[in-house]
Amino acid sequence: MNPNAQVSRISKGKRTEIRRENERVILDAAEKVFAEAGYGGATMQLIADMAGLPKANLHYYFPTKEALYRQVVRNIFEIWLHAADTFDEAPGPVEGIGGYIEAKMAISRRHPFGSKVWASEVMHGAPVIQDYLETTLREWTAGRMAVIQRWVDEGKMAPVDPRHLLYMLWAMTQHYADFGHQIETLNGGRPLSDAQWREATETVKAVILRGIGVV
Amino acid sequence: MNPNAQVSRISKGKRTEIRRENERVILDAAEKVFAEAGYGGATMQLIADMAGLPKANLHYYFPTKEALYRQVVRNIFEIWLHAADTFDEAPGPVEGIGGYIEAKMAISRRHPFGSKVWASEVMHGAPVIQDYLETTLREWTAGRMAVIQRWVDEGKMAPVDPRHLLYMLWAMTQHYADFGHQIETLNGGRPLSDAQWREATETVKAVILRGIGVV
DNA sequence: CTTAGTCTTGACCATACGGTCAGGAAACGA
DNA sequence: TCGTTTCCTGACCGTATGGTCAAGACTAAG
Repeated sequence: MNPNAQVSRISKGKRTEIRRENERVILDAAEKVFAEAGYGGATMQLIADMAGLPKANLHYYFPTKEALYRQVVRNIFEIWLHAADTFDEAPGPVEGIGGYIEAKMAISRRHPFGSKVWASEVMHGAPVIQDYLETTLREWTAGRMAVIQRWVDEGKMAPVDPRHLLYMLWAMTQHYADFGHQIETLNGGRPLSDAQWREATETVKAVILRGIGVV
Repeated sequence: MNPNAQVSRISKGKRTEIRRENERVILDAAEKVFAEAGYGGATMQLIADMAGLPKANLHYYFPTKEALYRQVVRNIFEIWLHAADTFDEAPGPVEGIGGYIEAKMAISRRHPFGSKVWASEVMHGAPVIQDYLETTLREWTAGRMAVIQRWVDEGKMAPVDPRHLLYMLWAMTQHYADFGHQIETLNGGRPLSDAQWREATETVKAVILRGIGVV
């Protein structure tokens, strides 16, 4: 193999590659630090250390702490939204809601920091993403509520208030990320194993699906 | 009436009364500020302003910010624990779990700030109350799990994993406090009315009780 | 009234934080 | 090769924060 061969990844020049990579490293570090210390408790120095970059370099890519934070929150919001594709294509509540629970539990496991940042943001009154709550999230919620209501009207599930059912789904699935430390402590200080995650997901699915009158 | 009569409230001297009252005012203000800004984002000056006292006076009653925070978290933990008295005296899951849901929903409505402080503390790795998690909470959890398991063994409810059922209960009820801002935004910017709180509580109860095979 | 103990508070201090900047290094295009 | 743009970073700055302190005001007991 030719050692001078171009790297396999498509790179539009080293400049853009460096920028992309550094922004990614910074965002990853920021997500973790914001999650663990909160917005007020997080410092640019901490994020810089975790990213392995000098602090001034962070300000080169993100002008202010708030701008960096905004980007972190936006990224999480995107993941959140795309998690519910299962909802739309499902023929009924068993596949739709069951699949949604599985998807959100998977996200809680894979992106616990993001979930915590989101929770913090909302708990503090959503100073950064209030507009998103009032537009995108509101529309998204209305759409899923309509789907659930249609299932109810078609007799496919018990007549459960769609809004509060959605809140219950959010609460339970995100709990495993946001309160992961508590769950871990109650698990003898060890993170949940693969089997325990499956058990958690199955329990939530079983109780909810039975609770809305399917299965 | 004698204008010089002793005030009705039992007061062991004005000194103790002043101390008690000031500590209460400070703790109330601190709970709110810690909930809204997080530990790192909260400042002693903010708490002082909200309490209507000079900052130096706060340090007279609570030596450090961390000591004040500790006391706030401890107070919430106490409320948390006593919420489950319904659990022990109940003859079965309908009264036990149904009553627990009602009690925790009531707490979420009455103490939203406390719930948020607790959530923040746990999300940040429980730096202050880790010992409580490992002792008191662990024992408490084991006790309730035993009760639920007994109900399962007696055939009073479906065979649901007690641990994850408890997590589900915590998640759903606390969600209404911790994510109250999001719920309020999705409610047209208005807080939930009495009727809406009742509706939320009833929906949660209905889904869970049906979900564990009672009713 | 006197004295001792408790409460109050403005002024102050050391530190840590977010953010700036100038100047050098590296990549790029011609 | 050379000029231009992008990237990098140590040193620096103004501000805000947690915490201290000393001096005074108030309460209580003898």
